[in-house]
Amino acid sequence: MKITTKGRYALIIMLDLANNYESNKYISLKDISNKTSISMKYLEKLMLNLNKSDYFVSLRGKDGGYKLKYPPEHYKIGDILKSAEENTTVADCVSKECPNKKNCLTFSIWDDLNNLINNFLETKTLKDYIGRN
Amino acid sequence: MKITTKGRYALIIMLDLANNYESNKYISLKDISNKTSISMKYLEKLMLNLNKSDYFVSLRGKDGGYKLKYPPEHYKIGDILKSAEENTTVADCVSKECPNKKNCLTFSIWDDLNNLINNFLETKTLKDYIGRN
DNA sequence: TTGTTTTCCTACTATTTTGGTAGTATAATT
DNA sequence: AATTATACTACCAAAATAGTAGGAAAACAA
Repeated sequence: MKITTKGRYALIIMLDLANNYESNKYISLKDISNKTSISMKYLEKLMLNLNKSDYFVSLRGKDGGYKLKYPPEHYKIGDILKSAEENTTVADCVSKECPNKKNCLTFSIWDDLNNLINNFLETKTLKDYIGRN
Repeated sequence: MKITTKGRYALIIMLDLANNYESNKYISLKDISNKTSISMKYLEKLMLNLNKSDYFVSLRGKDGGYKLKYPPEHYKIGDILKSAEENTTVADCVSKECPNKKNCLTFSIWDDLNNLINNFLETKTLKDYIGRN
């Protein structure tokens, strides 16, 4: 039960942009790569997924980069993880159709746990974690 | 972010035994395999991991099998998952030593989420899910 | 108009994790 | 001795994850 680096890195990117939201400047991946020592190429790839979700305003060329399109409170942690990763539910059986749902001894466990996690991910936004750590 | 079949199956086994705790009978893997259509061989393998945690009394030969060594309330969901899977924390950075912990933008997110999940897994036991579903 | 910077996009590859099988040994019962 | 079931080791296949390579296109500066 783990968040993959894809999700973790995505949130690092998003939080970095959130921390710079007030400045209204573009932040380049080169910058983020230097700060985090995640390779440029990998950051680009992650960006590609996130960009599909209409998260950023981007600019190419010198002093270009990315900035958040909306204020930090607009971005739910859960939505970001969904954009970056694929698996958003704890156990597949909760999200997918499972013919055995009614008889499965453990369904309620995953359902309870999944609700707990979803509640966290749906209520917390980038704003809640700006300037922390 | 997902529980793997290893963990899910392990809990199915444990809950099956918990549901039969009062009867004091031995339940064979053959039985469980028939009910769940998980292969015998795979069940054996899972059992091997769980057995290390001193969970069962076992008996070989006819009418043999496994039964819980302790009453169902003794088994925390989290402990069972730890025995079956490897990854118990949401993000490695929370459990392992990470040189960047203090500066990581996202550490608090994983720490919060991890605490939430751990609280669930540490307080719920097999007893809470006996007879459900 | 040429060079530099940076995003955008596609394709590929290596590594790790997961899921599962095979085969054999050992113990208990009939 | 035969049968039933656990105990244990080793292996393999498939899927997911992590990361790289190589350009194309846009913005800007000299």
